[in-house]
Amino acid sequence: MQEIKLSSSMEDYIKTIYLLENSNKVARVSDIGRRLSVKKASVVAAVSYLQKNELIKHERYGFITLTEPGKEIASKIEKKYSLAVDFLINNLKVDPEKAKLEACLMEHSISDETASKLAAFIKSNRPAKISAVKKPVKKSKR
Amino acid sequence: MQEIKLSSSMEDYIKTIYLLENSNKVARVSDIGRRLSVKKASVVAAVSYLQKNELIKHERYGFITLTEPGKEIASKIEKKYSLAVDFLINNLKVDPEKAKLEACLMEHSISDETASKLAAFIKSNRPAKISAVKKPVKKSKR
DNA sequence: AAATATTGTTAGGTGAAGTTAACATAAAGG
DNA sequence: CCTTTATGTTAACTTCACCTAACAATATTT
Repeated sequence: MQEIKLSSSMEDYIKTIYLLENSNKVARVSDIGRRLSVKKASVVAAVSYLQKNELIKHERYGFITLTEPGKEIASKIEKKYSLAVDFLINNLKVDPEKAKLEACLMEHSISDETASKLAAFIKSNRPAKISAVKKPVKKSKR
Repeated sequence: MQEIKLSSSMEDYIKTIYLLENSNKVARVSDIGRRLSVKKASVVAAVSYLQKNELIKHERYGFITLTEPGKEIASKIEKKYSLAVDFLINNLKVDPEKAKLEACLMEHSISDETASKLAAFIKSNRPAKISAVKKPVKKSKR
């Protein structure tokens, strides 16, 4: 396996491509730039790096798609992000918008191992749901 | 208050100075370099930046000490680090050595607010201590 | 189809954070 | 005291991740 080590910034690019593929079917240079708030020229440089490392495919003036290894890496990062968001919101009760921003940073410092432990932790520590409207207790038949 | 926003790398420097002050009474350029595994020249650049921002005091060829604002920032970072370590080890059961390494990255992406929520969470979710040797149940006097 | 707008690329530049290498100062030992 | 060793500083260079500005290719409108 031996996945190549990406910088935070490359992780952001690959995650963004992943999200765009999953919503738009396809990722374009300017979409990526818009989402990450960077200029197209920066996207092009990143894309060329990711392509060189065979994590994406891209033909001049064409679309950008993840390769299989690229998809694997991207989905791991996405997973870390959503675990972080989940934990921050549901366990720590951080404001959802702040949680999302913070998780964007945290996603890069969570190891695969910690991610899976966090997933397990979250599952077994789900806070009890509090419904806005109290449901009447169902009476057992008698 | 309006604390200046430091990069991760500057946070590492200031935290290291804080730790050295607390163990050695004083921080020196080469100590810092050793701890962070960077060359002295890099430390000098960082020190000059932190000094410019009045977070440390440093006279040529002399010792380095944190100013009051510097101490505040440093102790917050240290606190975030140890909260992360605590959570990783005690709640997620991550291997302690790995936990420490990971917390070094995480400390930079935890907001003050989240830190205090995490502290509260940890306090109320302390896993029950499992003693290696079972203590006999203390019998109540009668 | 021509004009216009959008999108993609290239070249060249900046600042942050590191490096090496040469040199300066201070501390320690004989 | 003088020499060695450790420590601190400076200058010049590299890499990363951005940027701007000019230009090229492609899409869209009229």
